[in-house]
Amino acid sequence: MSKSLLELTPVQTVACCSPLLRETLSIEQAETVAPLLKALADPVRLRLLSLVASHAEGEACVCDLAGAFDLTQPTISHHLKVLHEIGLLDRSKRGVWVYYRVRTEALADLGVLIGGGARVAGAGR
Amino acid sequence: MSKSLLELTPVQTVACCSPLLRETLSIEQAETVAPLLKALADPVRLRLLSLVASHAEGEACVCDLAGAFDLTQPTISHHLKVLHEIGLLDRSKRGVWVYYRVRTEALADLGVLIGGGARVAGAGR
DNA sequence: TCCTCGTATTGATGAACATCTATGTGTGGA
DNA sequence: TCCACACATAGATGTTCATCAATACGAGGA
Repeated sequence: MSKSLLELTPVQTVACCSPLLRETLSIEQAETVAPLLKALADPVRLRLLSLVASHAEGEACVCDLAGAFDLTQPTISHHLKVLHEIGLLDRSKRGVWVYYRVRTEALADLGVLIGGGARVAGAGR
Repeated sequence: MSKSLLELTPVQTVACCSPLLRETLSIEQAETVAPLLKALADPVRLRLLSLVASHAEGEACVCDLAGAFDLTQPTISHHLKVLHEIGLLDRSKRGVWVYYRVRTEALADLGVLIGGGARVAGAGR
């Protein structure tokens, strides 16, 4: 899903440099990518992603997250919904709790699309 | 410059995986990065960046760009201003024309911050 | 100097959005 | 069966934003 999301295969993305800069983006491509970036373009949501990712087991429930913000629970819930609906967070309910998990591949695809593999050659991890 | 822009050195960014996911983003970091992403999170601006980058000599004047959109010249000018003020486009005036050029490093830094080198290690899950 | 052309600025307008309060929904325990 | 808890949804509100028409600015040519 994440590959078809951006219509890019790993091979293509790493082939040269940033797809964004390599060739002119079509209107459709631009309108596919923009909402993803828009979902990311919020300080609260950036930190939510970051918090979820760095939490134990790579997942966190709303109760783990809400405390880190000076915002109400519905607001946090709203931001999580935005991230989930765009495909950046996975959701799973267990008992009374709802756990979120970062969809790393989706984020990686986005990063490659924007910044390309510029730094990638030699990176390793 | 681009490094101070995100407060990350290349070494740090490549060290592991996406900085966004590697450790919890501070509030300040999140509020630094979010406006950059917000500037990118628009179909018109994404295509503008792409068009500028793929233009001859890597630069283009407003007159080269406006034709590609069904928008008025002031609107294009506005979007270019947004991209320039956030540090994603360079501006240089020559005679009557104003030329824009993509600040590739800034974009690369952003890409690394978001997607990191994750995909590089072997992809997928 | 005056005119034309390329680009930027201003001010207005409607849409999108972040946030809140209030309330709904579903689950587990007593 | 009922209550408490975790989370989601609904509706309202103030703000931000994309866009346009009108206008200003500034450089080169006649």
